[in-house]
Amino acid sequence: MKRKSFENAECPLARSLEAIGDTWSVLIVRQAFAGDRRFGEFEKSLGVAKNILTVRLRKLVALGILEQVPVEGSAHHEYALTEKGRGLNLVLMAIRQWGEGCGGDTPYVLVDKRDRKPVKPLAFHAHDGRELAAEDMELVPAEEFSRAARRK
Amino acid sequence: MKRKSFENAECPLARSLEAIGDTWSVLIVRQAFAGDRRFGEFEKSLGVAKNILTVRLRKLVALGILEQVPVEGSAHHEYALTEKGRGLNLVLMAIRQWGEGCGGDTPYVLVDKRDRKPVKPLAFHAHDGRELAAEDMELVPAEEFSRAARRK
DNA sequence: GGCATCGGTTGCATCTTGCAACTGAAGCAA
DNA sequence: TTGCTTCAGTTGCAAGATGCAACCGATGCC
Repeated sequence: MKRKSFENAECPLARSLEAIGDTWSVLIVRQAFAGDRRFGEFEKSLGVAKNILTVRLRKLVALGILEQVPVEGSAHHEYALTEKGRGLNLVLMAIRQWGEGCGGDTPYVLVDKRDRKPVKPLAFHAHDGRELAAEDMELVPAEEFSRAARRK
Repeated sequence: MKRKSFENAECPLARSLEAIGDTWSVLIVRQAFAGDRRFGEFEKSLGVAKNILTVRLRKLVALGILEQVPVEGSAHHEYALTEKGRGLNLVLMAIRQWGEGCGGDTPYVLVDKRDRKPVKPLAFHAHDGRELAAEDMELVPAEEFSRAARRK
């Protein structure tokens, strides 16, 4: 049977999974951040089958995560991250951070380009800057929140 | 052919995708955060087929993201997030935040339980607290970083 | 022109996914 | 106790997804 689709789910998480709930798509985006731009580069760096890569690249382009850009002086084109695609950096890093947290080695460190010092681990912060744990937060429906905000 | 496995990949991102590079697994974890604990609860809230759910739950338990806990006074058991599983909160929220950023409505708001104010969006921060954009950071091999750190 | 490379397409074989039907163990009501 | 229902799966099947290898046409390059 056809795989279930969540592109019209009300939950933004489920909708996003339509785009990145697929291993190859995530790895393609990772490689795009790493500098890959050509079909052949993705193929070689990921070891992915050409047909799969074709389908994934098209999907990522259709979703506005990658875009095809013509290469001057060549009939071939390249794939570049869009603004939306670059927004996935945070997601990728969050996953990486989680993966490092649970055992395994830490082969890479994310550093500040300016002073070469490691970047702070991702964490939630309240409006006043306090760091928040998962138990300190709650996901509330938007309309309920705006009602509460109006009441005060 | 069998799906390619990345459980032994050197990249923590790729390894993590082995666990969460699957739509149902992510949604199951989401529901676990939302309070689902029983097989039937996950089935109903997600509309997932029983056989798929069985396999996913077993995988998540094997990976140490969920654990089966016996229910006193009953022969049935429940599934609960482990410490490792709760660590996925940040990842899920990062994905949600990205999904909200790119069009679509924003049905939920993450609020601080203490003062009911919305939590700041996730972002990277340098060691001194400055907020960092993706372009301000770089992923460097750990040994190269420690070499650079030693040099200074 | 001749040959290699790039960027795919096509054809299988095998896995995975989804639905539905079935099962066996609890739980419960009369 | 019997019968009915719910829970938590298991099994069988149809169809879609994935992976490999072979093929192909349009560049690129000597």
